Amino acid sequence: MKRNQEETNATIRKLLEIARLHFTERGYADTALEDIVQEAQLTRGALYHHFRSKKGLFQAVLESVQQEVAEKVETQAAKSEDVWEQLALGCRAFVGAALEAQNKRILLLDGPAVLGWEEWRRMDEQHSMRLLREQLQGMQQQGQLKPVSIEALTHFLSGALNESALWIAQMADASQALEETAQMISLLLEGFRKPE
Amino acid sequence: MKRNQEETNATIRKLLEIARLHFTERGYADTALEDIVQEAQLTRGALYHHFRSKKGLFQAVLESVQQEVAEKVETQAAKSEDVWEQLALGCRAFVGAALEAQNKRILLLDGPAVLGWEEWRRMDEQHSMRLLREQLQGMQQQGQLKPVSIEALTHFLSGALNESALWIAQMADASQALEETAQMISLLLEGFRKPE
DNA sequence: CATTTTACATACATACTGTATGTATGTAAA
DNA sequence: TTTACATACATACAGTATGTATGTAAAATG
Repeated sequence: MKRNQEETNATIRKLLEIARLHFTERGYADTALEDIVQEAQLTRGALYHHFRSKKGLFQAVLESVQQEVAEKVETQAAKSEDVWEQLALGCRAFVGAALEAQNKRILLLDGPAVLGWEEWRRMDEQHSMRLLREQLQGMQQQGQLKPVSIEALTHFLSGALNESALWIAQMADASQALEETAQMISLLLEGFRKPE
Repeated sequence: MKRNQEETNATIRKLLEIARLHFTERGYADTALEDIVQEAQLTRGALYHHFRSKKGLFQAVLESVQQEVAEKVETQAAKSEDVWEQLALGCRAFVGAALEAQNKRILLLDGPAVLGWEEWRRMDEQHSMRLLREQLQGMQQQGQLKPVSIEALTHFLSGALNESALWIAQMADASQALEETAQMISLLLEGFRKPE
């Protein structure tokens, strides 16, 4: 029973949406494809028609989550003209976005484990990490950053932000933890600021 | 056929040893318990007698890996008297240990995903992270560190080191990447050093 | 209008975890 | 020395999950 283009897209979107909920709430390993398709009033045949495998489905979900987060980071960072403030705003936005809607599980825990670090990193590269690297590169070109390996610093900061997000997420007073982290990041960045 | 204490311990050690190899090489999800026990010339009954579940086995393996790494970090850090140098040495030792023997997969990828972040963090707490926190606390008490949340800084640094280790691990020239990171960490720590 | 393609459903093969049960052996107390 | 029980496994099986092969109805295509 062939559907038209719009119906097909709706099917895919529905599967992605429901899958995202299951992955966030139960995690990748404890999510059964059967449950997803039942909720979507479909069968596993439909799912396997649109996605190569369980991993393929997860990867598609991860991609959309990453896109969402990256957009928020970019929007927030753009609110300032000062490169240092942009960086701080971006970091803060990233941590905030990773927290909300419990994106952290897909983004930071199952992501690397399910797809493998290389694949996960490749995807992250095209979203949040790209923004971070470009920002740092720009700052160094403008002579505002001490001479340090941009690659090393990008990974270092990225990892720090990821773990910070996970830490903040489970703190009773998350907003205070976020404040402490933001303040600390400002202090840290001072170490890299090139004196005029 | 009851064995004596020593034989029993040997069985457990053998299972742990083989399991560790499988987890490092194939990852948690792609490791079949059946393969492990066959290699140990046992059956799954034996494994389930000594370990509660697949997760239980993994947790036991993770614990031993963490212990190994923590010992190396402690040994290295103790080689200096200066607290700042201790910190730098410790960071470097951690990254090095996470790399070698491909510990990274158990330690940093499957660890958090399989056991959940809270449980993983609780375990890490008692090993590498404890060292890091104590070091930072000591430094702050000695007035060598700017007034910043130790908790926030500990998590931030820990995450940064973890991601750096994963990054370095897959670089063609790992030793150079390690150098760049070490150099960057020194620079970064400057930002936190309290002026005399 | 005939044919092909698409979007699914259905049925089944395969694989793996976990559990229930059986059994031989060691140990401690009666 | 017998008895009672715990321990260390083996064996068999149940349950559940992914993935694959095949069937089918309807839209698209020529």
